[in-house]
Amino acid sequence: MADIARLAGVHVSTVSRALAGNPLVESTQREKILKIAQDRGYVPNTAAANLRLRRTQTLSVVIPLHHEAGQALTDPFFVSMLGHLADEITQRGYGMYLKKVLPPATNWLQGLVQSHRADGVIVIGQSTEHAAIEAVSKTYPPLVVWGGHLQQQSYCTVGSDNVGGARAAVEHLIQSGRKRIVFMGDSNIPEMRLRQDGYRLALAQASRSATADVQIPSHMTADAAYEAMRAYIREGEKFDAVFAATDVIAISAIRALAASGLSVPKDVAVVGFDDIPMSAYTNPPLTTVRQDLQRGAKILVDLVLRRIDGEDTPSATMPAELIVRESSGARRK
Amino acid sequence: MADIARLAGVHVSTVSRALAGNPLVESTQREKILKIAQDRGYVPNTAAANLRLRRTQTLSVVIPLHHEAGQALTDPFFVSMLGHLADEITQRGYGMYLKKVLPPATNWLQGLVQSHRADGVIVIGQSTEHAAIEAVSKTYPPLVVWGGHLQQQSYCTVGSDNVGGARAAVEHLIQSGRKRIVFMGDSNIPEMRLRQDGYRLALAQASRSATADVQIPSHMTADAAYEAMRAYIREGEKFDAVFAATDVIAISAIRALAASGLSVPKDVAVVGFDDIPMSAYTNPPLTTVRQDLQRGAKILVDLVLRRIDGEDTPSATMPAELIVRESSGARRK
DNA sequence: TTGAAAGCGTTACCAA
DNA sequence: TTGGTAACGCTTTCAA
Repeated sequence: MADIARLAGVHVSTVSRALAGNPLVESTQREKILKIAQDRGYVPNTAAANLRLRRTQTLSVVIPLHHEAGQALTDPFFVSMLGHLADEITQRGYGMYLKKVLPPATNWLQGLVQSHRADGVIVIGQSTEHAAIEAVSKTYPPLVVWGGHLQQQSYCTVGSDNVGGARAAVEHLIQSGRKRIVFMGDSNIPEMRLRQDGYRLALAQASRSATADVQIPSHMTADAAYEAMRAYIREGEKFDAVFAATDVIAISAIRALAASGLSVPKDVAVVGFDDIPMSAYTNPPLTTVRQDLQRGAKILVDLVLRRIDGEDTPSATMPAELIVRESSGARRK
Repeated sequence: MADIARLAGVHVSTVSRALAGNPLVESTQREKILKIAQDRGYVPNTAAANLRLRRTQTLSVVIPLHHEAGQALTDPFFVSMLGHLADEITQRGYGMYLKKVLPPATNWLQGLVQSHRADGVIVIGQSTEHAAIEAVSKTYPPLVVWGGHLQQQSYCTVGSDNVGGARAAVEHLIQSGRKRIVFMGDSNIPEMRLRQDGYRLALAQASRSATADVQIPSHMTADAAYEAMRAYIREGEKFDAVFAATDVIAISAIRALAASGLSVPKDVAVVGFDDIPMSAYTNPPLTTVRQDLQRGAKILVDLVLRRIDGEDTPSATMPAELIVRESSGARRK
């Protein structure tokens, strides 16, 4: 900026004003300065401006993968969410700072916040980090979390109606005449836990004994789910349906069932959760519960920005819609 | 940091040294300072440190979408690449600043570079921005581009062997007895252009008249490709195979063919390019040319970092492997 | 081993 | 309308 000032024969403060569009600078002067800056491709140093302005025009997006180190950022769910967030954040004139947090990191969120890298933080998925998030949110308002809305929580979440969506999925299986419905998922992850709750609710309402159903704790990776399903089949348990807490798990289950010589949906019906793009193309196409991630991303960004402005926004829950395809064995509507 | 210094009863410079692990500070002193910082969850303000150190420990990832405004960051190819880049960049101890650039932006790259937001820049896809990239690269070394390697270019690219991969794909179609092979893609995008070159090469080598083949200029969005294919079918042209420049186009083409009552692969064989995750699950599963994005991401990051260190790295081309599935009508090997 | 002070490149306040 | 100057929060050189 000092260069530009010298070339234009004015003081740096005038250059700063001109570049910021401050109407005080005389128009001829402004034109001249802008032209020089333009020609030299000059753009103010953001680090310096950030320091002075105490804002960054950037939002951090964090993905904690505490529960499963091997889970790469290639997981279709995360990756779709990221794409939508990038779209939305860009559109609002902000930049996006992406951070993946691995297991042993202590103080990961506190550290990110204190580094002042961004004006606000979006956390995708609580993972097993509920406590850490809760703690930070007490003193740092511009924080919004994609995930399950828990009873005791005081931070702001955006998420789908996990209980209701899961319930609809399991009711669909029950109505299709399935008798022994297995849940696959990891109850330690809040969102999955809520889906499990929905599953149990649906069974209870149908006066179905929960004993007829079996839990398969599963990590979120495709391979872990595949192995878990195969092992479960090998144990010789009888079941005719699977409700998986995510599509990635469901798709792995389908693979495992096929590999074990079981037909989907004839022998075993499968329903997932998420409606990742791939789900429409699996064989057979996957019945699942759709989360509207584009809308979710929009709400997430909207809420952080409002929180940056000092507003105290409540959590938001979006409806989750059952999408009936062929893997659940029902006739398409 | 002033707070910490006051609490510890030392000067800020000592705190700075302690936090930076400078061995000069006396160990008891250091422990004390670190403990106070720990307790208060203190982390240095990055903007200030960056300003002073003239580096950011951040890499920018830019996605120019000049050629197709509607193309969201939800495109499976971009999104997979992003995931891998996030993994790789995080692993190297850097942060990732993600920027999506839309059509009218002039000087987008120059601006990003000058803003000093990151220590290096990775551009995903040249789009129609070859000239802009070329210009900036002259004066800004730590810039690496994912895309096609062009003759006249002086910047550093990483990409697959587009010509070779496309050629293998088309040869596969020829060997399967297909006679009239249509190329779908947009020749204005360097990578697609190279794939088209490979397509032509394969035809030429088989002494096939290029007149028997037809170009369908297509934007990259799924819908545009779908419409283009439907329109082409309506024109009544005869063809028995499609080589699409991307899987997204190929999958749309399959949908369009099915909607027009044509069977894949019986009536028309389809081959794509990219091997996005979804391709293994389409109906029928898509024959395509695989790009190893994980390895690509690794190389991209590796090269930028070496360039940040002042090295002048050459471009890298990775082999592209034909994956034969069912959409091309050949028997699986 | 620690303290003092300069400086990174901006922006904003106060004077002129 | 413009110029000078302080301040943003840190790191590092130089002195002590």
